[in-house]
Amino acid sequence: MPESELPKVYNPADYEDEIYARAEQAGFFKPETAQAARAKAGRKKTGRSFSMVMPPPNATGTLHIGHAVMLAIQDILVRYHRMLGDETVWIPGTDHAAIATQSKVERLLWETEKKMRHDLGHEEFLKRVDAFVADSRLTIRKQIRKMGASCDWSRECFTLDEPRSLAVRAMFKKMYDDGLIYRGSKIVNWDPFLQTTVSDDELEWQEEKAPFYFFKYGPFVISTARPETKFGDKYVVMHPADARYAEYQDGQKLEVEWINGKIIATIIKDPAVDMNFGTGVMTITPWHDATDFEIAERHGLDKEPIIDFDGRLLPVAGEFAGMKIAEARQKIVEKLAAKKLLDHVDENYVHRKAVNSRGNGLIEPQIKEQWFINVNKPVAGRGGKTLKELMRSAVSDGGVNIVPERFKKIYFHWIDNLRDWNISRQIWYGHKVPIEGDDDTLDTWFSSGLWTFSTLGWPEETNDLKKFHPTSVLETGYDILFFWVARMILMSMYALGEVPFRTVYLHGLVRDEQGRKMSKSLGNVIDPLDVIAKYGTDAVRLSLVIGTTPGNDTRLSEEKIAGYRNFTNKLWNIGRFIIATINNNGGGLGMPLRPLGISFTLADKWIMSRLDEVIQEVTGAINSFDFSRAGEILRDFTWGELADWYLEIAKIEKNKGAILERILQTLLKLWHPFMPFVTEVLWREQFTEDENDMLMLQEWPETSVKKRWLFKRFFAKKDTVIQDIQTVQDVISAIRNLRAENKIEPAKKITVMIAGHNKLELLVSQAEIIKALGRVENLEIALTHKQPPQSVATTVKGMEIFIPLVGLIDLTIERERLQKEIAAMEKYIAALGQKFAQTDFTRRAPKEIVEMEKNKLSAAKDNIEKLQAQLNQIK
RNA sequence: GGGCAGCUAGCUCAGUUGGUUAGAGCGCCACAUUGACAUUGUGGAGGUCACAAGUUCGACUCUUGUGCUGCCCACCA
Repeated sequence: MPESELPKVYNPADYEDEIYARAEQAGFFKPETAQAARAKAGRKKTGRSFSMVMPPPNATGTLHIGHAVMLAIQDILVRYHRMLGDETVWIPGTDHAAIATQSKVERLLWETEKKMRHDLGHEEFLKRVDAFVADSRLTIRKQIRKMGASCDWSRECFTLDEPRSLAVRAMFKKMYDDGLIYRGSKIVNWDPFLQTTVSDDELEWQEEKAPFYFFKYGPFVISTARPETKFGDKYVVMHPADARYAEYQDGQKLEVEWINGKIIATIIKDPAVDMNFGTGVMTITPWHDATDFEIAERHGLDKEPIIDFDGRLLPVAGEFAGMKIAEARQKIVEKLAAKKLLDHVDENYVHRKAVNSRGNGLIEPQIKEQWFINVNKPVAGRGGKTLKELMRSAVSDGGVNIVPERFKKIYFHWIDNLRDWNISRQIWYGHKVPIEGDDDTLDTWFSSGLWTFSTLGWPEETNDLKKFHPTSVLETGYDILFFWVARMILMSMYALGEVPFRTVYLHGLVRDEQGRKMSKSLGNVIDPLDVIAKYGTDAVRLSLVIGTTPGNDTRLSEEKIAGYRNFTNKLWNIGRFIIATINNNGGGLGMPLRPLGISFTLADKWIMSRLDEVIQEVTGAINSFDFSRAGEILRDFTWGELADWYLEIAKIEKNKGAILERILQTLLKLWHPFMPFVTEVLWREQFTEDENDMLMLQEWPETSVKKRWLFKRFFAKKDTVIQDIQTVQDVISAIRNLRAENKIEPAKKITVMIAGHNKLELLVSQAEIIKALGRVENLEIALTHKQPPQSVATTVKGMEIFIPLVGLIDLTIERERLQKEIAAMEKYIAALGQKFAQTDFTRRAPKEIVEMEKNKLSAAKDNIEKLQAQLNQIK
């Protein structure tokens, strides 16, 4: 017997890098080369294309486990479609992530050199950022490779590289020319810390308990959590329908005593005021509050800045001018209290403050001249639809399918609330606004919004763009739906008049085993590289895919990864065993499955039928984006059916080389998208002699039902075959159970007598298997058997099984066991009896159901009789 | 304030149109080690399917309500 050279334990580190490098160097991740290699080998081609862009990780450092999830899922799709014969491309890249990257480099600069970016100056600072980014990208590339991602590196992109910059400039110009981009002074979210504006979506709202002050303002009492903004408050607003203030007229003026003396206040009536909140009266600060800004716009009111862009009070604050907000607040309250204008304070008030999600700066709304994209202006050449309407129709018309579907609703709701998009930033790192004399940079999402087509060469009309756009699937986390997915739809619908992708698949967040977010401060972070080093890439991928559902968060523990490491090793050993068996059978490549004279056993027919079903189910599951189910089906088949049963049977029924070869080939292909490394190693070991061919280029398995000769041989009586093998398995389990319950040592040789009744023929034909797997020395199968006096017994599907154990039975144990079985059976019969007691059941339920239940009942009754008889034997 | 998701074995989760004695993995208990694999095998214990009402011959599954848990959205000064 030729000894396999494969070691007993699979060690991923021995193969992974080498396998990946081989595929990459051969160009197999490129659609052109892969297609050519497949064509040369005469493999199938669908004529379709399959394309994906990789969501570009931020160039801020390293990948986390969330990136690993997306890479695993995307690689499954890509490898599957490549094997199907689609012209498949997956474009990798990184995102310059303007704000995130700049603030990271600023922090490093401060930590290492105690310098601010202004100390370096514009040019030098950007050099530092570029160096940092270049370094990050090297790390990221390495990590993506470690995950086994079969992306086309020859097409790698960066949101800030030259071709993408060209696309950004072209898009800006196009939108500017179409009047969609305009410059305007509007209220924006200002981060005084990072000294830049940020978009609405980048705000994070944090709850905070803060004192809520009620001040006397002329005849009114107004309330605020921000006294420091109140200097310029010369408008007092109430709801037009508020009966309490009916005596006051819109536009009426009155003199009130305020922080720095008397001012003239104007009454404004506006429905934006909530009558049930506070006193129903408020003063407004249009320069520093979005709602107030809108009221002021409606009524044409004056707007005046109170706080500057560094967060200090302006001269309007009089004696408080120059103070920081936090410092001024308390002093202003004290002054108002001294002037007897403080009515009362609510110390338990909870409100929400806006912080910049990138960098945590406290947001100060300001009016500032900025660049905006108008989402409500009809677009020429797009049927007069607005950008909002274009975004909506992309999804509502079915052009873009979202998995899971419930996110459609969330998406629409977001569009409904969408305001003009502020695209200019005051940070240094990023695409410069392509307008002479303007120093602002563009929101990073402006460039990533172009990602599906800027990566394919737009604005040039490239072949890639024609062939691969719209892309097939966009796989990403649901947390990025608005930031990115929506903006890609906007850009693509506008610029190309087509959707950017056909399907959006949204995965959930990876949390720790207690459901907490992973964070460095909690110390619960699982680093993909660490666990890959420990358990192998294949195991990590499986643990991130199986047991997860789209749109839902998942919990990951190291134990789970270890579990899939075990499975990887199981598959490895299945492969070793089958390879050894094939070679022992004198087999090699493509052993014939239909030599004359070979007859196939029940087990053969069963495993081939099941394999065929598995092909169908797995393919179906992947096509419907149910990767978890696909993986589970494969795992259960591989471990629970193939390894636990068929391979054990194969040790008894010899000469299975041809079937085993076929099974292993199919199994490796099916598993390959999920675990690219271990499958590739096994494939190379047995199935290819060509150094330049790989499993990843093989054809995806198809169901064999259509092949006539296979059908006749294996599948013709599939249902019966599957039922029969189940019966045999039940008998074996029952024997094992009897042995275990009665503490019969596994090594002990026993005699087993089976009263087969209507299963007699089946049992006789499978006697060798029952003997071997049940560890039976002497098997006596007959139509009926009288129970031997000193024996243990049980029943299975109407058959009776006896194990004579002269002098060895512990009657107490055996009695208890039988009584337990009888009790369970009685309960079952009672439950069934209930059904029939309700006369409506037999009348209303479908006939086949009633028939089924009747059969169950009679089988159960038969069963209990036999058990009872067995019990009586030993009483 | 509006919306969405989850609640099934100690833990992590399956359960596709209502009819299975409700399943898997991990963990736990017992037993087994020269024959592919101890990263293994065999057997076992373990569940009022969050709660309540309703529809139905029949509900883990459908409807309504309640309770927790989490997330998203919203201009409450």
